[in-house]
Amino acid sequence: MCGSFRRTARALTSFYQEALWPLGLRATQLTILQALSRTGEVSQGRLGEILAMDSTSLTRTLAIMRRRGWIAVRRGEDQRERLLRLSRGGAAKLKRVTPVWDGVQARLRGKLGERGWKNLLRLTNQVTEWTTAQAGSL
Amino acid sequence: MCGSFRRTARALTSFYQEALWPLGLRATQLTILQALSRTGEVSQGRLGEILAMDSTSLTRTLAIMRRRGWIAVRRGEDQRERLLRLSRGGAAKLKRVTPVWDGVQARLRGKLGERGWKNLLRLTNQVTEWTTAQAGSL
DNA sequence: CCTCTATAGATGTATATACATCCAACTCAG
DNA sequence: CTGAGTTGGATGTATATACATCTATAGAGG
Repeated sequence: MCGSFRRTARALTSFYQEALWPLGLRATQLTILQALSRTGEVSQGRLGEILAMDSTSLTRTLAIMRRRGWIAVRRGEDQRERLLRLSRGGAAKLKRVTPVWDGVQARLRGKLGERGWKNLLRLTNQVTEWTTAQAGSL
Repeated sequence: MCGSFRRTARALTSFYQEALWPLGLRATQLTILQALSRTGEVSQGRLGEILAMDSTSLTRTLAIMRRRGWIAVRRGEDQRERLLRLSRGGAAKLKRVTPVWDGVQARLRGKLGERGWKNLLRLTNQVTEWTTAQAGSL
């Protein structure tokens, strides 16, 4: 199952990314833009939880995105925290990229059908939640 | 969907890998051992197709696994090809690791239930096949 | 046989991702 | 307030992964 998911993630990334390539944006980066757009300002640690990603791994990707002017960072009340939000440029980038992304997604969705699509989303999210909850419980 | 799959792949990898960590084996590497065990000797390019992975990306991982003595490589009749197979050590490693891996898998399978499990495998493979077939067709 | 083109991998470079470890800032017991 | 332990990220290091480009080998014509 793990191998199957990793394989599909690779195939799917390459499928979406083919359309995104000319826009100079990676799948991970778009995911982060989308997440920030939904949540508003969040700490790096919290963003890591949302994405089920090690928060220190985010440090590198966020550095890239900051260099490109897509996200803004400031210290929180707790001075250890980094609070992240979309910058104006990031919001613009997201707006420009979204239709392209949605177009690719629609093709896949059409292929899978509504039932399969929803099923798949539900099951993947269920797996994420459960495995995340199990972490460290051995 | 892409983000969802990538997120689940991370969560799932970390879930399986927690058990595998003491055995000094990564998820990708185990996947390769399993694939070679099923297929017998294959070329690097063919292995890439099977795993939906760029065959040149395999070069690096295979180098690591060769260093550890898990796989053996020889030239094919076509001198450009690299034919890969499990070495004796690789087969032994796979045998040792499999029960641990299966144990983790059984926990997840129990949680999802037979129906959800099969559904998920079927859907993910369907997505892999379709997106792979679409590659470059834009 | 010789050249042209196509293909299998190797290598360069960039991003993605994880764990271990480190530092700074926070918390809380005393 | 102060020292001990905790927590949020930053940094070091290793693997995973992709695309562009390069090299060597195949194969097709002439």
